[in-house]
Amino acid sequence: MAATLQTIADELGVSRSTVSNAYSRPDQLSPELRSRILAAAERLGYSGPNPTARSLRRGKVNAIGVLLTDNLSMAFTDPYAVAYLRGLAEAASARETSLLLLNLPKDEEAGRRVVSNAAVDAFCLYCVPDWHGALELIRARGVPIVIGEDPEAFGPDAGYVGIDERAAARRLGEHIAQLGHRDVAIVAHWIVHGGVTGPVDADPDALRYYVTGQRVRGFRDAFAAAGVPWERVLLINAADNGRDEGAAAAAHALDRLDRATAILTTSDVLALGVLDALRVRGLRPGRDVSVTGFDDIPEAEPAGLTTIRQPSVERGRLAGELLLDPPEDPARRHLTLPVSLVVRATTGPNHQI
Amino acid sequence: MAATLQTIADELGVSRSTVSNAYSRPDQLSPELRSRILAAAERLGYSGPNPTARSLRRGKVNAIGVLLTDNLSMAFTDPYAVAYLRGLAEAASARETSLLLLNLPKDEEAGRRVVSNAAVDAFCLYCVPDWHGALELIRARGVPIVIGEDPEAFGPDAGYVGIDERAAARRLGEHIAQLGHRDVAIVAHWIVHGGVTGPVDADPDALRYYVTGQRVRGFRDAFAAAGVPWERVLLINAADNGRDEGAAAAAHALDRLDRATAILTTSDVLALGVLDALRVRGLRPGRDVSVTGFDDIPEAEPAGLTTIRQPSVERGRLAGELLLDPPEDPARRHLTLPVSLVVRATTGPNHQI
DNA sequence: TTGAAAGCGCTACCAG
DNA sequence: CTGGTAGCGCTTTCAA
Repeated sequence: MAATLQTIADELGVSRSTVSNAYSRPDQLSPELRSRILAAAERLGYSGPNPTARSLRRGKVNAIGVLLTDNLSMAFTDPYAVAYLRGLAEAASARETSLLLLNLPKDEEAGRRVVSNAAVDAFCLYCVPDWHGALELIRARGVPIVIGEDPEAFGPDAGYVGIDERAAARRLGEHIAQLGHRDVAIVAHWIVHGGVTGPVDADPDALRYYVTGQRVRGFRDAFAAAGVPWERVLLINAADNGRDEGAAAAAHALDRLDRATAILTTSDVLALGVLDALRVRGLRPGRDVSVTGFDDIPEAEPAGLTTIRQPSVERGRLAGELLLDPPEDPARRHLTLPVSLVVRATTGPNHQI
Repeated sequence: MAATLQTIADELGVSRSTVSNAYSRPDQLSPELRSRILAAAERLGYSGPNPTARSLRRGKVNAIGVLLTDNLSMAFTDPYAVAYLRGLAEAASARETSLLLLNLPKDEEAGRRVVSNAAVDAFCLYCVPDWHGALELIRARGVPIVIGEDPEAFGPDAGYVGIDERAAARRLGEHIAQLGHRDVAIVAHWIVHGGVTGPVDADPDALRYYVTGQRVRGFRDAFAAAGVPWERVLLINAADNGRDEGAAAAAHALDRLDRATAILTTSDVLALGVLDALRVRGLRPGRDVSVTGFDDIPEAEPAGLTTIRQPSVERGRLAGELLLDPPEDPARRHLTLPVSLVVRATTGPNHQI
């Protein structure tokens, strides 16, 4: 435990470099000497070069920092996040690199501490509130960054693997509009950060959280083109990206006289919650009320959810590759992936026309 | 980026210690000087002390290493693992500690490399093949360890948070035996590591993977007590702990003349696969064939699965606490948590008697 | 309150 | 093939 390279070197009367070579560059010494060194190490309880010292010296840690929201559980619970992380982990482990999961606390000061203490070679930012002060620190670190959201947020140096959020949402909106829906509600998370679940009056152009902002604007684009006045659209904030929040949010659109005939959400998880809310009220999805999701998580298909399919594992994998083998050409560090509209049973024509 | 403590010190004509203090011990210098230092840092693009160097000096990294099997996806896919990790992550982040996810490759040499390069203050071993050579290295590291499986594997120094696997399995076996089942199959993963999915002839006392070994022995205990000869029990290996493997394994018990009337599994995930296999064949769970799981993951309830409920998030949380605030008393570092038998619809009396 | 000195444990260069 | 030297960037006594 207290054993170091030096211990072994002294024991055998060789130099530290030689012991170091025994571990890091086996071809630099005779196999015979090497095995004597390894044997001595074994005997003295030396478990190999100290990783921290080695990292300091080499200037490389073999770890990617993954910033997760405040709500750490999400990384392990949200199906989309899970798929993304899986892709990232695959890319990383193929290069013998580990993932350092960093929980970004709400408190700015603590967040900065977490970020500055993180020994990593690169950062992957995924689903992080993009106004958090700790992000500035990350940029200052000067290590490679890949983001999955606002492609502009970190300038051209940062890698980006994402989708055209706005265009994708627009396709959902067009689908709904074409089905004749005019009484529409949108359930979106983090319209208001730190807010409660319920209707909000917010200007789509002023939403802080990039992903939600773009998707809401995409919906608006579609309705504007279809001649549905934006004032008619009910905007409901979900305090979190959870199924329960989806159900709670939906209640605000369903329990009123001018009930919405279509509810668009910013994620499949929220949409599943909306479907729960319909079921409780005896309403039929796709018939009484149309519902759309976003992501196409595995649960979407059995639920018959109409949604946008986006590559999830792939997105994580590409992010990892960008981080570990950054292409020279900056243009190749900005990847916008294709999505597709998947129409299933939860959307149908508006029968109340 | 190339800026170091020294850069700032030189710029301001103060010593390195003072700059260091500005970051690590603000009370050691005048607020005025401190803010001058911080301003200079900002100006020179210095993003604070290098985490690696700091860790080396302090001898502390603020990270827990989590060893995951070869199959990294599992950590993000298996519902039980997800819950466990969530608990662990919660405990860690409450202490501003991060999780370093380490993928343990099948290849021994690569595995040792991954472990020795991991800069962590502690290791949490969860669902790791307990014969892997890299484990020896971990012990040699001399850092705190918590394991979730074989309480003896690492000696009394290692922490342990687990359940009485054998007794828990025995309760499932007794339940099945009491229902009159005599033609029984057991679907277990890693009976044979690296093996294929299918029937195996294995001595329960000789299984290498601890958890599976204990659970299979628990089943045997129950049947022995009920007078069901062990030779009558069909043992089926699942190559992995996956739903598909569960279905594939079940086929071997179902597609034969002397079809099993009960199938016990070592995890809910496998059991869900078994239920899939029943459905495909038009067999009714709990009526034509009884099925049991293990863990009580969220999906178990909607599936009506009879299973053993064990605390999952709790287990992870306790592991984290043990690692970060180890109790003086070694006895308090070995925690055996209670479980309960949850009887649902997938088990019922044997109608073929 | 500030600063000088002494490493933390290792690796990489270069000369032998 | 081997070993001396020179740091990697930081923190922490201890003395001023």
